[in-house]
Amino acid sequence: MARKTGSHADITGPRVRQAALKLFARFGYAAVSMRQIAGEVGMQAGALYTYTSDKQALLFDLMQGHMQELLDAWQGTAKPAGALDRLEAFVRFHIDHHFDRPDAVFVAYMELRNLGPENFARIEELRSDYEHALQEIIDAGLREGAFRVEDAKVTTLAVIAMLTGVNTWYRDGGRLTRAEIGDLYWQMVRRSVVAKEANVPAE
Amino acid sequence: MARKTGSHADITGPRVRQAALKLFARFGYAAVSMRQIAGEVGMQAGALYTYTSDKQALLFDLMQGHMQELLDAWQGTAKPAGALDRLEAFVRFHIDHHFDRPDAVFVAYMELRNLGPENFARIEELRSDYEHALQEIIDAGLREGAFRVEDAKVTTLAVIAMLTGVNTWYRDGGRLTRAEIGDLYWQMVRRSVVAKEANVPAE
DNA sequence: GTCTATATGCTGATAGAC
DNA sequence: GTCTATCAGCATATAGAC
Repeated sequence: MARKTGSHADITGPRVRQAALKLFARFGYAAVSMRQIAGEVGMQAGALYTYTSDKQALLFDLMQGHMQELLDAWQGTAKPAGALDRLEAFVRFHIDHHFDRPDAVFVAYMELRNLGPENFARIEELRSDYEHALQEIIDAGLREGAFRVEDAKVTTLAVIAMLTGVNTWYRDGGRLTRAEIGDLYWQMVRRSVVAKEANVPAE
Repeated sequence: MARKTGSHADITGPRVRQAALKLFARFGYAAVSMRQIAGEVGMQAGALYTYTSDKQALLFDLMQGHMQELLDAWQGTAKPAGALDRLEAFVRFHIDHHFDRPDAVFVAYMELRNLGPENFARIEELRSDYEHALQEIIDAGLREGAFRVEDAKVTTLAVIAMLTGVNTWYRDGGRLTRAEIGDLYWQMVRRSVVAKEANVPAE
């Protein structure tokens, strides 16, 4: 705290993004003004342009950062050998990761239509990469004979939609713990793709 | 066509709502101006206020109309006696109904945060009624011993999230027919809630 | 029922002082 | 790096002519 002004770029930039994320999630990108974001940080609107070229870039950076973090986090997760175990790892990873960033998940999902064409294409590419990670697990399970799935692509999208849905209702301090919710979703996913009940160990 | 002006209230009102629905779905409520809506209908912005008290009421009417139509349509659907058959009826009804109204589904889902507190509460009430319809089927299946479900509430929300997800990827003329997609989702739902494989007839 | 005209206020973004 | 001041434009909603 040697200086009272200047050289706060390292922390002010993240604070701007954090404020924008919070407000975009709450009220929507189009409904939030640059003045609101500045007010949330405690600065004037003009100063925001030191940290972002414009409002659109702010949204894109948030969404791209979220998707990249999601992909990196999954890549950094231990992958068991069998497809069934790998599917379980994916389900639990997805739910835990989404529990921890409800605002980013919400914005990445709801504000796609507010991206320019190029930015939209980039985010869709990252989203497709993530879906592909799940589909590869399902394909592997089919090759192993562990899964019984009629359409791997539809199953992939259905599972992700189901899992991401937890964020619409989960609140901290609710009836169920995170671990319990993870167990419930994993059971539903497992039963819908596993080939035979005999393959499923008792819980 | 006896008159060139006047007495078109019966058709102009619906046209305004249809234009608003289309634009809200495409660009979002906050990003769409009354001028845009008027332009889509082919009138001036001021004339819209003959059909709606303000922009918020236009959004609320669309969302309430959608939710009410959804509930009425489900109530008007034949209900088989057994819980398993009733669940199948629900799954196929939900997918078919949502296929036919992608814009309304999208708006009812994405624009909740743009409703005022009272309007929001009303829409949430209708949504809760719909979720309850599914939960009653799951509860019945548990009583009959046909289902194996650890948490009826979470299962209800998970199934609805999974089913509603079709609208994010389905496009007319795609790889799969609507009937095929209905079959795929019904298999996934059935396997995740049914008590024993023995209860499931071969397809 | 629809038009034109208008009120009142907010928008994103920039310029230049400090 | 942040401020104040400002530009040019668009927002919702209303008033009154036809």
